[in-house]
Amino acid sequence: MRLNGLDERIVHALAEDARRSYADIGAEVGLSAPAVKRRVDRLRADGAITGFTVTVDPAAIGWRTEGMIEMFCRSRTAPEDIRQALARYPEVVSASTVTGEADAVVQVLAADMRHFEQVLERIAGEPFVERTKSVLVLSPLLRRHAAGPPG
Amino acid sequence: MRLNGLDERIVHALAEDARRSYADIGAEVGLSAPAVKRRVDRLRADGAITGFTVTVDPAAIGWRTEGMIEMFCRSRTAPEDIRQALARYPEVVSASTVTGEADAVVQVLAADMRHFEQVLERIAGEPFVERTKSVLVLSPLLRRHAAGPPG
DNA sequence: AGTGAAAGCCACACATT
DNA sequence: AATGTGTGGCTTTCACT
Repeated sequence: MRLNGLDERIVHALAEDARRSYADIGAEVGLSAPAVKRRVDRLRADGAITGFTVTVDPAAIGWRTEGMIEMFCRSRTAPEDIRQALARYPEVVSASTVTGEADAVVQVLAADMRHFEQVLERIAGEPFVERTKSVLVLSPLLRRHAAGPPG
Repeated sequence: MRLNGLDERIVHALAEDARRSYADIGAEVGLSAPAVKRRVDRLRADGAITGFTVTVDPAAIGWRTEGMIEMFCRSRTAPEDIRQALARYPEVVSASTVTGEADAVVQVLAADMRHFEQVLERIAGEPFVERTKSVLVLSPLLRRHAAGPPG
């Protein structure tokens, strides 16, 4: 499916503040409130919009250590097995199977180094994991939004 | 700062659906609507909540190719320079400076391989970039939410 | 943190182009 | 097919307890 200009502007307005009123957005894009709502409903029904969420600053709640773990798995490990295992970690923010040497890349958010290390060790201890390689995030430069499969 | 149990439950409710009414959330956590709003306002003021956004399924709008680009920069390149350069790319979802060999890791979302390649070439052509190394995402396994600096 | 009132917003039906 | 108008009902917001 394809978004037209109006849909894009509505999504953009919601991306900046998902709690803005439809009337408010309508005033910006030149539509009435019901018209905006209808388009949002359609975008949700079509799967273009997957939901509305709050964005939390991890640092503000004491989660100050971020890192990425590359996972090297046993051959013939199913992506679904990896997903199920990682879904149990609240510290895992995102995970994807990738091309290249590693099988998957996992983004982890932890309170501190000690916490990060614990998560790393637990992930490294998963039965299908052969070895891991991890890097720490020094400073997050940009962070935008897009959602694939529900977490 | 630290969230107490009530705040956590409110944030959790908003994380699932940021457009839920305060009355609805209040019924779930055992608070009146104004009480919920007051807590949310305080969390925003404290910086724990950075905003409310819509989550978009890139695949549904025709962006089907995702990848990560490791950037190797010239020495003494400031993180802020990297941030400013990358902020101009709508295809850049997130970017961080990291420990290890690479200086920064950039997550990119593109329509297709051709588009991804164009972005890669443009990023590789930035004056402070010496070389890049990229991996493609095969399948996104998990995607949760947290926001650091505004994009 | 709760209550009550006023303002504003949402969601639906129906009419319009 | 998509948008605008109008109305009832709910939500938000504010002052006060």
